Amino acid sequence: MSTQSVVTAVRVIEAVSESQPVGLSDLARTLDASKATVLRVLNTLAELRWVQQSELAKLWSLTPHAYAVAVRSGPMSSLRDIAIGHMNTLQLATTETVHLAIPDGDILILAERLDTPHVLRAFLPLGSKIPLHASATGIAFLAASEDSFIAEYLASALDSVTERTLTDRDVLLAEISAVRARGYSINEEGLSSGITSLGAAILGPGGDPLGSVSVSGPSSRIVPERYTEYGQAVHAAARSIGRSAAQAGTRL
Amino acid sequence: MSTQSVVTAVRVIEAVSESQPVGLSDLARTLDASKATVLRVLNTLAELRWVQQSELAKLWSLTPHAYAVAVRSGPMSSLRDIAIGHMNTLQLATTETVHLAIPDGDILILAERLDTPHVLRAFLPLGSKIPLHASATGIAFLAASEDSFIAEYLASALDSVTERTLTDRDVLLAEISAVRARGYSINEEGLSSGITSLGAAILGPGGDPLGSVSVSGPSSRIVPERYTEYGQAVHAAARSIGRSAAQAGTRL
DNA sequence: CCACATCGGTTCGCTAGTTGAACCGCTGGT
DNA sequence: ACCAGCGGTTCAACTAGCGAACCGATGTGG
Repeated sequence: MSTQSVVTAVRVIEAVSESQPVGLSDLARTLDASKATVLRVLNTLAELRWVQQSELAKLWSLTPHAYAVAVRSGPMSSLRDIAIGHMNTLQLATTETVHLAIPDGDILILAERLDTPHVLRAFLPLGSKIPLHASATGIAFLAASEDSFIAEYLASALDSVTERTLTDRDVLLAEISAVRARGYSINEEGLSSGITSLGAAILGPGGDPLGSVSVSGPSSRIVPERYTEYGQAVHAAARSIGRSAAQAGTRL
Repeated sequence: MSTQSVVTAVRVIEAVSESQPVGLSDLARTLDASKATVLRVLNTLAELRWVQQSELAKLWSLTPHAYAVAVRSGPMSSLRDIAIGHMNTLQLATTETVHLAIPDGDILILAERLDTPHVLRAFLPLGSKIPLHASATGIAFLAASEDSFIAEYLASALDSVTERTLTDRDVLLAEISAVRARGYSINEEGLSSGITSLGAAILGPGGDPLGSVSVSGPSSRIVPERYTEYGQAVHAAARSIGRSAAQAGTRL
């Protein structure tokens, strides 16, 4: 409707972000805008230190400055700062990769990750968008949400990410009940083949989910015999984070 | 010079980022712009999912979506993904907080942090801007830089952060020589009182510094008797990261 | 209990910022 | 030697952004 040069600017930023070092003509094509427009925006963003151009190839990318600005994103930074200590404890206890995911609309965004020294490990870049029905964090988040939210989410398309993603609404609802009884979710290779995860939601003061934590690793190490132990560890970590957040008086 | 609505948009984003949940009039005042302008930009950014308004207080903040876009910032994400495993090893070896900092102009930006389970620990939020002369990471970075860069940096003002920050150019130059001989830097309470850090630069294929890693903790635990051990561990970690980065073919 | 200050948000006429087609010189592939 | 693609520039047409003035709601001190 309006302020369309702002729209252009943000679209440029997002387009640059998606295909990291990228050329001018490429950008103009994906944005369906004239090169002049895109270049002018890029130059302005460069002056503001949001993008930079490699001298050799003349390709554009985002700067660390852009990261520094956006990393303070409201709910994220506070919850992440609180969660990190507890995640570390969880990581030491399980020796597997620990993830913290935070909601953004009807997806989760990977906000923090603690890696393991194992050669074989789960890998997902920070900032990844994670569908609610395809991950341990997502299912744990759903299970902690109100029924109206779940119903609304189930009304949208449930795409498969792997061949083992839960896409059947009834199966998913049954799993949600199980998670509510158990306290943690289990996702066997529904997000990446070969990776099994256990997740639990972090609850705010009102019982509303603020995000979730999970433990992930190759299915060869995260075997059913360990589900109870790891699941309880994840659940305990999520509870500790929730308690710390309440003390810190986190606001949404 | 031009495209000033883009400038306004970015300034709004940065202003929101700085004072997290913030009201309209506040923003207009700090930006020295009319409320109408600021509101129009905010509404546009809200449509693009970069900002959101809390329903109760009508205060604005950045969304996780903004984080997800900017976290892929070129040099950062690739180097961070490579570094994390090595940082974890370093953290297990020292049991202290491990930092990864990446250059942005003449400062460093804190790109990643691994916390410790210790109650007493170093704390710096992600995205913090770190002056080169006031931190272990920064001095290590300077020591690995070309002399022309160092001279240029020394020409600017060296502000004190704490009362123990090195602000004397000669002392700093002497320290840089020491770091070059030693392989790692030592910073005793120059960035935060009570915190001592040891740092080392990560070198690219051409010997140019890509960033630095450091180990930080309370001066009561990081005592001179441990400098050699921790320093060598940091140096080794930085070398490993540099080697992995070269293999991965990281581009600036 | 009433002014008064300040909040978030809206209106509207003027003007300046934004736009894209056409163009430039350069480089790499055939 | 050619041509297609690149990054970047120009300029006149015009549309989109600007801010002073204004609105009702909220709340606060006398």
